[in-house]
Amino acid sequence: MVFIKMCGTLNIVQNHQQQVSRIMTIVAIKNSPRPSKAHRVDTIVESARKIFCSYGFENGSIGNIAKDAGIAEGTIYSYFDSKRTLLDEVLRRHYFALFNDIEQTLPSIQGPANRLRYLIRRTLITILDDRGMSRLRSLYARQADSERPSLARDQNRRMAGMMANEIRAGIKDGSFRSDTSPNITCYMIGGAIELTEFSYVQNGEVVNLDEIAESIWRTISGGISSTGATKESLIGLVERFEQAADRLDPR
Amino acid sequence: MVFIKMCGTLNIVQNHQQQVSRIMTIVAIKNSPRPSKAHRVDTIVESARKIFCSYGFENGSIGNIAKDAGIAEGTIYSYFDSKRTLLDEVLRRHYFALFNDIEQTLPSIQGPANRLRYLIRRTLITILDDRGMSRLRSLYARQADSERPSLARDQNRRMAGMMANEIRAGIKDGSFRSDTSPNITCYMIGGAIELTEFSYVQNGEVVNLDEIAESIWRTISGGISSTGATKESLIGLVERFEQAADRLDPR
DNA sequence: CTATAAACTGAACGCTACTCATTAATTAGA
DNA sequence: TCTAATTAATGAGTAGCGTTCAGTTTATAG
Repeated sequence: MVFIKMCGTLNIVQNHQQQVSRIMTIVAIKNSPRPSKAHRVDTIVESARKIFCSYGFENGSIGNIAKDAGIAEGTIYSYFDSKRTLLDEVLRRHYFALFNDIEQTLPSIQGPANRLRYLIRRTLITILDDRGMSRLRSLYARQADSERPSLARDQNRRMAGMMANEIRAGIKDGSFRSDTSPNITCYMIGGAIELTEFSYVQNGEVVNLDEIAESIWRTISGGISSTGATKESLIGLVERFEQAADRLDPR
Repeated sequence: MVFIKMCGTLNIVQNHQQQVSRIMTIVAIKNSPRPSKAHRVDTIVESARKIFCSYGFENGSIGNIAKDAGIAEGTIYSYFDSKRTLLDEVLRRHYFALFNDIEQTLPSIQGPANRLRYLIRRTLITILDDRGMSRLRSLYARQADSERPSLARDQNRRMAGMMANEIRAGIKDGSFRSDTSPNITCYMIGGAIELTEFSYVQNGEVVNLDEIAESIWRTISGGISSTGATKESLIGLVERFEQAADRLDPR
């Protein structure tokens, strides 16, 4: 109470004079008694992230989040409709970076195949980067209620949309087989990534990113690529060819 | 109270005399005041299934389940440790049929490829058969606490184990490429099935079972099969070459 | 028929998401 | 600069739910 009043004074000082030292100003802004709406939301979301990651969604209480953020429980409800929408915002912010990064990087990569490979790798990187957040996503993002469509659904759609684009592009330019189903192929890639995530979340075992990404790609590629013959099989064919040639010309 | 006492009487009658009509006996057994443990568990699980499917796991209360089963809330807790373990049992019973059916049918199918195809189809059938149950599984089966490992983990492992067996068998008998990763391939098949399930749960749109099963299989097969379409055309060419060689040198 | 064990009950408990009347801080107008 | 009106924050209170347990009822054994 007293502290807040003091800060209020500092804030006025900062507004009316420029002689105030820079540190003083920062302190004043940081401890402002009524931080801007955006800053308050940031505080709440950050506290929610901490609490949810530490205790899980169900065991992490609004009370704990409010205490961590240094505000009253009721305040949270003037910014978020429910505990669930707060979780959604935590997850949305975390995956916002992923989607943005992808959408900026993708155009600079040449060819649908390479872009697909990038999508797989980039998503896995985000997952393996933060196990706590992956845990939240993998366990709770799917749930929704009538008012609020599930976040997972939106995120899946967005990712699937980007993958499907590449697959269709690949079919068009001839690098993928024309009987490939973009939809199912997305499900296979996305599903493999999700199960890798779930396994990582559950077991926590160290996962070899490159190995998994390459394995997913190799399987998909061999399946949808129109140039599917392996080196070994071609070697076998050439050997048969050479044997036939030997019969014609036994030397 | 009165009703139960009456039934108790009927029960005694049934125990001491054989003249009681068959229908009478059945009624007596059915309404017995203290049904067998197994029967009581069945009642509880069935009520839980109904309530959870109607209201979802979070909104379906133990109170409602008890009311539906015609017993007190406390009774449920003498059979189940918690609401979660009750959900687990509901799900376990539903998927018990699937796993049993698979394990009995699988040996009668010839070849790893056909067995894999069957696994995909059979799982999809169970999913599309009961949307309510799929909803429960897809949204809540993953969650676990320290005491109770998640059901999804066990089920995933079991299914993945069966798939991996077939893939390894296929690699051994030469029908699948030797550089196939059984693990990742399982993730791709299982993940595609899970995302199909989630999409079905969310959108409820009619799903073409055969189309999806075939699409998954075609993509995987083209990827891990050592007899790809492109290679087949090469084999054809070499065979023509060998035939030409035979004509030149008929031995 | 009695004593013991087992099953069942539902009121009570503790916890938590969420609300709302009240209070504090800010802004707008004169 | 002071006041009125508006906006933000508070936290005690509410409702609902999972879970417990002392007491009761029913079954069983001797």
